Amino acid sequence: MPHRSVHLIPAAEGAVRGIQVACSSCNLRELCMPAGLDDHELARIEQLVGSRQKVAKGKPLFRCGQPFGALYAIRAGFFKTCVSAEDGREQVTGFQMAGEVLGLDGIVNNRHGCDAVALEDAQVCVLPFERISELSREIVALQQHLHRIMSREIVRERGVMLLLGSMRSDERLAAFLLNLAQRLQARGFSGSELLLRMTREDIGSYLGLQLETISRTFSRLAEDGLIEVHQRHVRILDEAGLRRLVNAPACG
Amino acid sequence: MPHRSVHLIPAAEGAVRGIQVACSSCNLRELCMPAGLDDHELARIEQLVGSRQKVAKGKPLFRCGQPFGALYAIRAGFFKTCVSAEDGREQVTGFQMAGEVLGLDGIVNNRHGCDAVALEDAQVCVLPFERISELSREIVALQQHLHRIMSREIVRERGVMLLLGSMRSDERLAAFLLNLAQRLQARGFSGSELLLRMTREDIGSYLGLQLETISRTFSRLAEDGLIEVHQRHVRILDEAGLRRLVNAPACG
DNA sequence: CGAACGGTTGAACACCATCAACCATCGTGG
DNA sequence: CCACGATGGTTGATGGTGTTCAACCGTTCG
Repeated sequence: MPHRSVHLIPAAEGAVRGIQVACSSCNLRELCMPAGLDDHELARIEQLVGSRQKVAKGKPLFRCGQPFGALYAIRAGFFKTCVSAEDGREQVTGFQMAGEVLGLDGIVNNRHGCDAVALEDAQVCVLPFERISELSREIVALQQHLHRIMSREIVRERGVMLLLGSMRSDERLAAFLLNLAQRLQARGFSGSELLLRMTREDIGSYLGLQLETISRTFSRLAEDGLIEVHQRHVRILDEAGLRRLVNAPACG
Repeated sequence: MPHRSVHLIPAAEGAVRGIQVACSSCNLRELCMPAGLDDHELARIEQLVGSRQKVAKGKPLFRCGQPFGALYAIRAGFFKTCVSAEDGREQVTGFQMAGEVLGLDGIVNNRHGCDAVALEDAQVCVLPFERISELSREIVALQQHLHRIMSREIVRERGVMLLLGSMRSDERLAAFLLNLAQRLQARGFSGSELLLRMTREDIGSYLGLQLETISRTFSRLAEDGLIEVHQRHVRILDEAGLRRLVNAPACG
């Protein structure tokens, strides 16, 4: 991941004011668009964006079972995705932030396979999938980009499986914090100063633990001097220490 | 899933004898090829298969970190995929059978992101990814097929996350058995008579449990009259009972 | 202000891991 | 051919980690 700083805030401000920013001048371009396009291709790709859509905090962008028609690129805000079982228990499958893509799981069955809920007021770019398919037949870079995004999601979920299958609570939470920090840093934010957008319950569901365990584990990591916790503000004091806890996969 | 019977055995026999069966006459076609192609398109798709490759039991088809160049369609045999952490612990991320595709996780980084190991003597069709990309720019059905395969893998892993995150040992094992039975049935095999190709340890790693727990849970399900177990032979006696245990996700 | 929500902490318990012994099966080589 | 070792599988005893239930605290918002 390149270390050039990507300033997220201006775009987000533009978003809430309803200003329509073209892809070519969107500062998330490096995250959700392929690199190395000529002007003509870039112009065509801008047609990709069908519309923009606001999602209020707590509201779903889409729900499990709804017909699938588009992917969504997050312009601003924070989402969680979750699946629920018949008996009501819920599993959070991921947290997504600006520049990431929602809806990939809907392609197989033409129906969304999970709920996507905004954890704060958010805005997304609607990318009609039919249009993505057409364009990616013509623009190789876009095709490649799409393939890589999907593959990346497969690899990400694989990492979560490793976490859920073989780590203990402190390792899971450490891995979660490091992942969050890394993604925020890639977007120009501090890599050690985190503001959690989700509840302890959400984190617990994601990590396969109860909310009480999350709370206790936060306290333990804080006691050990690895982090500092004040409600949803978390400061990473000893990144190396967290990393030692996790023992990340050998070939990521 | 259509219920027409797909006879797997003849192709497998052809495979071990080294007979080259064209895609158009391969009886796995419905599983790994898009439907509704005209003759011309079908002919072009046959060029997709770069070569065929045998993998002996216990040998890797590819290893984590190796350069990625192709997807692999399983013609015969049974595979497991697994990732390993630095400290040596291993997580099985899936079991794959004939008609399924291996290697999707390699696209992002141009390196394979897991190990794929044959659990019995196997044969795969090598599909150079560059060729897939080219062809899918021309043949819409193939493009769609590729997208759906990747999306399906995302959904599958999501299901495993639900399992690992919120189910108990007997629920996990029940879900595992039902899934296996359903996939075998889709290939024309019995949906109640299973021959497990993997060890208890493999199953345990996949389900996030220890091998002893797998063994005990098998015994418990057998005591309850839900299944019958003789080593690697498992017979499902009460599918509805297993299903009741699992409480499958609401909108699969 | 009070209710609702999110978060923390304590105590008891359940489930699964761990350690250990033993058994079954299979393939190999003396 | 049988003995042998290696691998895989079962079962028991014990303990640890995380769950569950519960009380309590802090913050936010109508």
